[in-house]
Amino acid sequence: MLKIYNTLSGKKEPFEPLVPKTVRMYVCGVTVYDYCHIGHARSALVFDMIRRYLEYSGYRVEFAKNFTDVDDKIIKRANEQGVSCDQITVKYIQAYHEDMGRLGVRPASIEPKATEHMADIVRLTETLISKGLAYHVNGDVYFEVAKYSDYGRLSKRRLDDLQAGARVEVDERKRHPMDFALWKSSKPGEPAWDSPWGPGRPGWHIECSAMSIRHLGETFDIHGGGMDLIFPHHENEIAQSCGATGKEFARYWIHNGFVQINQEKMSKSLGNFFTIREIFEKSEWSEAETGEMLRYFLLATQYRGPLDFSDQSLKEAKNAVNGFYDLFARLAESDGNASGDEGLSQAIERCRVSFRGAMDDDFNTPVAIAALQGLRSDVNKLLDCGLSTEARKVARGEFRSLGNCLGLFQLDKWQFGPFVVPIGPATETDTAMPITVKSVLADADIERMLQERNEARSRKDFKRADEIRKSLASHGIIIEDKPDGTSRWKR
RNA sequence: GGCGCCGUACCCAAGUGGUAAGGGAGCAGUCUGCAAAACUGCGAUGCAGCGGUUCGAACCCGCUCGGCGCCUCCA
Repeated sequence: MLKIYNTLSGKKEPFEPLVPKTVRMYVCGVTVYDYCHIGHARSALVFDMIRRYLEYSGYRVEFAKNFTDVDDKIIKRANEQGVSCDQITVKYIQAYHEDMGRLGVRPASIEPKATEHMADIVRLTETLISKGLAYHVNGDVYFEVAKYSDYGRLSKRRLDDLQAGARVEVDERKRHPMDFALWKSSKPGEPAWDSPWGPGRPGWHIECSAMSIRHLGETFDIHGGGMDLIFPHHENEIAQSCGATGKEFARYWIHNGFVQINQEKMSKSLGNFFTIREIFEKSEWSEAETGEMLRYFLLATQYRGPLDFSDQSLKEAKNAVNGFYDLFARLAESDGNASGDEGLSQAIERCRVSFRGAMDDDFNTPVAIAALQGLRSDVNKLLDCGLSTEARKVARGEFRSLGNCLGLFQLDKWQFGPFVVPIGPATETDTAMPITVKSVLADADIERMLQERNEARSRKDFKRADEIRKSLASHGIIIEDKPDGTSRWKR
């Protein structure tokens, strides 16, 4: 039985979707005015993992993740660069897909944009006005917080408390300082849409209410995002949506913790962030390996806790993943022995039970990973006894199947060693397509050298054998000799 | 001022009342011509500190220390 920590109740609750076997989930995506950093990556990855595990558990998942493509920051960025807002949003939506794709984050089943839902937004705002929950002032429309008695139930705040520390509000047209904009009249030159209140654009919170209701219905199962969205964004979404429909909005609220640098929140304003593409560009490993390493790193901590980002942690994640692919390399070989076969199904069952137990307990990925590490250890031992080709396939398949929930262990080939930094001054083409020393050695060359080395070994010419080992090592190739006299190699 | 989070071995990280998972790194051993991988063993009498509740606490309560988040755009 899956249990999920619900921010709304502050407790872990048994998860039961409204419609059996179907989960409807909405996650707040990003405002598209810049490249994503690791914090965005964590959030995207956490909900990707949740989606994957729900699917593994037999649910059909209707997963909506929005792009905020109307916003002050977008307008500002467009003005700075002298381009249209569209040019900005198109560019960064594409960049989002590229970056997340490299991380193995699957696209959501629906990726709505605010600009494509203006009719829904206007209609929702009209409903709120007609119900007396919102008011119109000079082309702006505000939600009247005092009219929604449950305001603060998600973030556990009372309106009185909020006022105490709140910055002085300059806008005296508001009836309460915490009233927030549903619709903002546009200034000349800003993107604008027609409305009953004149040309304008939606406030930030209303789009998510409109789009989630449109695509998932008035009441749906899961709503998620980063911790920082709890207030005011999600609090306001609840007020708007429940106010308009009179029904419960999202039933389970899930929020992921921050990525930190030296114990501090990674954020644009602090300037202490690393973009996803920056990590890939600086990585000494291949794109596929870097993606998997990052994934492993980001899922090695439970999603609600803080996660400190550092080169060392990344390196440790890489080493940990290497261990799995070492095993997969052994599993891809064969010997005639099958004495370990009968222990395999038990080991797999043991792993499955603890993997599912962990994931069912509020998506405890670190414990789930520990279960996979247990299987890795068990299979290595069984391999020492001998496993049939069939059993090896079964074992590899299990890693693929469980690993798929985390987006791990799907690669056929894993390259180990670091890429060698290109020699000489970097050029445009160098950064786009790094030429590495190790890639100069073709597989066929390596095989040829290995064969020569093994011939040398068989005639006990270890001096020659070690020369070849050393030569390959200088290209980043590591040789492992097997008991049968042949060798495997890895980069 | 209000609401909330974090502090577990060299590092990462589970555990939230029954006597400290797992990984990485390190060290030792087995195996190996050497090496690598794998396997085996070693590693917190203690979970920031101090009190309290309890037969029993890392886990509950109180206080203290250190770090951080939200209350303004923020994953």
